[in-house]
Amino acid sequence: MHNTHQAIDLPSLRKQKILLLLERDGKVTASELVEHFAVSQDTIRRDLGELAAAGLLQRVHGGALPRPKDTGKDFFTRVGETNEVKRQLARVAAGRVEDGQIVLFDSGSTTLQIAQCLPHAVHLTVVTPSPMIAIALADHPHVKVILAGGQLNPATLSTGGHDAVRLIQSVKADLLFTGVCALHPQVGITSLHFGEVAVKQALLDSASHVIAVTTSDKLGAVEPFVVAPCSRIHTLITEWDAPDVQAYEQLGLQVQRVEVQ
Amino acid sequence: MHNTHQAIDLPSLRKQKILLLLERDGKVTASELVEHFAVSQDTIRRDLGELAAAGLLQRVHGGALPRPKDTGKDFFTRVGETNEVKRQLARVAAGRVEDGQIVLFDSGSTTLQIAQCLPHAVHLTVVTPSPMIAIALADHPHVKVILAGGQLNPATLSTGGHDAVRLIQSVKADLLFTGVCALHPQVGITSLHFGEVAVKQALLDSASHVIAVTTSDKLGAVEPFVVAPCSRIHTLITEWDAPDVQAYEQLGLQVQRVEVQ
DNA sequence: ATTAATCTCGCACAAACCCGCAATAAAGCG
DNA sequence: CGCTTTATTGCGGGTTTGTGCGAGATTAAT
Repeated sequence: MHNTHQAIDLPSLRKQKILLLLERDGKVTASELVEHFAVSQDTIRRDLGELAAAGLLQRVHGGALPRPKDTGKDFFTRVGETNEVKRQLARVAAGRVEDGQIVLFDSGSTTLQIAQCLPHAVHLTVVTPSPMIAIALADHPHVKVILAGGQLNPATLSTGGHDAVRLIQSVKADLLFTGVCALHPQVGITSLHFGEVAVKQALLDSASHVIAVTTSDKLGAVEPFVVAPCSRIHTLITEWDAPDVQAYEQLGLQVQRVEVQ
Repeated sequence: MHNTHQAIDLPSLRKQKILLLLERDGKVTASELVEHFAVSQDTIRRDLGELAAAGLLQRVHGGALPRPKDTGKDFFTRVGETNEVKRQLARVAAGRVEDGQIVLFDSGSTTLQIAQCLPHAVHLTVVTPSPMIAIALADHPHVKVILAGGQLNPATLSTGGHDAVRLIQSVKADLLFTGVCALHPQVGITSLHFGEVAVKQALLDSASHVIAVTTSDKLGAVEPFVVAPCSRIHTLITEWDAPDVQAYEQLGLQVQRVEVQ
């Protein structure tokens, strides 16, 4: 289908679409936009200029490039305590999703970061017990959010109980993102909260691929309640300087170490 | 059949149709509306201006775009945006709860305010389809929060669907707080979103006492989808200068008007 | 260095906008 | 019934915004 010569009568809508094209393709050229919207070069240049002035993109000769800081103004700036390390890991993890997948999100600050790093172009169905993540993804244009119900655990901000487990069990997901708070080669995944265990186990059971994301300080730690052995994790995304990585690789995990700037 | 040049006499009806057109097409232009309704440009401009002032759409040069989804708005900054009137009403409503009760909270900015005004001393069990309210009450020392699961409606930030309805139906609550967005003596409670209707009806069915809280501008308004007749509301808390209060009292509602200073 | 594409700047025109005013009609009231 | 009040609408101003055009400067590539 030909999108060229598409009639746009609202200037602000045109600018909005320019941003969408930029997000989809990673770059836009002025001449390409001129043909696409059937307007003069000056109009496109003015649009790009204003968008750049608003800080929504970076202007370059011949077109524009995305502004990498884009997703930074999202919700929960009060959770801005999250350091740059977690953010980097989350960005890498978010790149693992593929269009059309059904994805589980465990609760946690790390997984919340992943949700906020999801590309705006991808179409997903997300199932999560975390109201935080549900809200964070509510404005995503192409993500359908399904929230597991049940009693809310104030400490973890995650729902639990029989209802939540049953809903998660009724899902056959392609992917699970979990941010383990303690991972030990022999003991496995452990948690500080007993109420979380059942939900986490249900999440692990319902996903055909499990991605755990964690900072290196959580590796080798042990908490009171055991969730599952390490072998249930397929991919572990962690920092470059993570210790004892071989122990996990020998258990069959694919370990991806991320270079933090 | 030709829709063009159709005669529209009720201004409010025309504004409703503008909203429907906007929802259908994702945009409306002023000139297009002028032709569609056969009125002058000024009339359309006034309509769009009032709709924008009411927050129902975003006004742009040449027409209007759908209300920008609450992107970038932090959870707590949004709370700060609510005016003092709503806060006063919420404070009054929050005083209605009694220790040990099971309370339902509908979704909405007004009910969120009520949740935040709850006295810290009271012991409650709260059931709600709104993740926002769930999070807001998570740090309350004596409130047990149960969140209804299901698909999240991005516009209302409320879960819906069969799961949510079933969980709500399984509760026998003492109290329901609902912030109606449109209440009309004859038409009853109406909503802008079809997906909300089933959940709202389930909430009404599960509570033995219903308290509706609304600013006076919502009284007399009508939205496309009917939820229930006014008689389902037991107590209506609204502003002092609310119009047509007798109409609601004659229907058996207890109306509490709050003096806003 | 030369060429072509792109950018900047000023200008003109049309469309859209804002404001105040008057005409019309519906609703309220003595 | 007649009057006022209010709401809605259309019209004429003057203003702002968006757009396209052309001249000259700048940039990137041959």
